[in-house]
Amino acid sequence: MRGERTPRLREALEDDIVSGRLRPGQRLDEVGLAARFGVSRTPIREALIQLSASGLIEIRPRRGAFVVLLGPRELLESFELMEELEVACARLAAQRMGDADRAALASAHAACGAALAGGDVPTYYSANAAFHAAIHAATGNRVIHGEASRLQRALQPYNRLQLDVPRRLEASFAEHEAIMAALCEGDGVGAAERMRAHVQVQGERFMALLAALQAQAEASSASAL
Amino acid sequence: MRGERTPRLREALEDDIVSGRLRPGQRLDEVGLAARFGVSRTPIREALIQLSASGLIEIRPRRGAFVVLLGPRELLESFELMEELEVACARLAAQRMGDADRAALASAHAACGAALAGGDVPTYYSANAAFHAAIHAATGNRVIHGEASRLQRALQPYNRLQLDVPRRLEASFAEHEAIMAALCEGDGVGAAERMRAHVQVQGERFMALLAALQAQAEASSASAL
DNA sequence: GTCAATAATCTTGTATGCAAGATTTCGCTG
DNA sequence: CAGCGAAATCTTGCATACAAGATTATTGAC
Repeated sequence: MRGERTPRLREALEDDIVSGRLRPGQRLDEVGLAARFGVSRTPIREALIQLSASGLIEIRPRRGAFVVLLGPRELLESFELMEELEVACARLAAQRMGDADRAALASAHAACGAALAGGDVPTYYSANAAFHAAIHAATGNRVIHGEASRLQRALQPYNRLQLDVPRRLEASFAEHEAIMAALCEGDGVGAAERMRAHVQVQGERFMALLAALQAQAEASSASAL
Repeated sequence: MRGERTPRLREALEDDIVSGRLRPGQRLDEVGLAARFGVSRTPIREALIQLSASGLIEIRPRRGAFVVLLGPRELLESFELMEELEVACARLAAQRMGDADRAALASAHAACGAALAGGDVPTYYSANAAFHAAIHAATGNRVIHGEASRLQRALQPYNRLQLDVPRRLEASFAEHEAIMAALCEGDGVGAAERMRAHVQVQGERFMALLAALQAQAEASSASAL
């Protein structure tokens, strides 16, 4: 039949992982996936290798492919890299963004505002992702944009774990507004500073949640002994 | 012996590309590689997919795999990302490096000095790479370390194109010394600033060389008409 | 009844075969 | 002789086959 099944498979599996239909830690069976998509194991394997390279799954030799379950350390380290990339993007975008970039950013910000007003948390998360993606794109640097997007996707499954702290979304939206203001003024240093504070809050909140979950898990496993 | 051929193939091909035995733009024939390594096309294909994901080769559908030949724009963008990663590594390393990291850094710096004293330019380049790798490792962040190393490898083939400007190596060595001093004092801001200046000089020199080569190529192709 | 060793089974890793798209070559026309 | 087109050839993309390591089940001993 017509070529190019592997990219389609890769996108479908990537979507399954990022959207959460496939849970972290879950095993991906080659023959099962082949049957599900109606293809042979070969393109499935090639798609899995690509997903492994982008960090969404891990292939253990002779054991199979597993949706990546980042440990606390790797999560912390990944968030730290994300922080550095976001800060760099903010600084570069402030120096270089054009009218189209400003319009796209304003549009994404407006979508965040609409989601916030409607109290729609899932929509806010995706609009938030679009806001940051708009900044990545506004750097005009496709390599940096690609890396930032890839890491954002790899961390996406963990974002959904975040608790909805009452006033956090409002604060996040206000921070976005301050970042956008600095960006549009061409204030690279200001945009970078505000971006770092913004993502650090997210990261710290996330790690606190993680620590709580871990303590809970340890307590339950200890009580099970 | 039976299992795990793909990783070995990937490493061999990666070494061929990074070392320059395979030139940018060159096509990689699956059957030829299979014959050369004494395996079938299957593990070759899987190794090529992995190399494609790490940015060393590009796979064009139905056309084959080619050693990546970055254009001026992509090179500039990649150097810009490298700059941001190096700066972030310097700042983080200054805050966190331990005695072992300091020793490794000093050792790499000494190797640079020895290569410089001996006038051995290729050795200086590899010692320089080790110096920067020591800083990446000293961040204590494996994710960032991995990304920085990957990008460094992807850009390695282009470093060898650099001209040997008379006093550049001495200046580079002096900059390393200043960076190392800031790192050992725990001066994150100073280390970051010096690192940015250091890699910017390299990047600018490289782009100037690239522009010269490009002008030369256009002139020769124009004269050929 | 539990543990361990071994056999049965399952899954991955690699090889091979085949079809479709890309490339090259050869022939035809102007 | 140059330019265009079609057929032959080559290469990739996918399917299938098979072997070796991993997992599970079974059986035997204590």
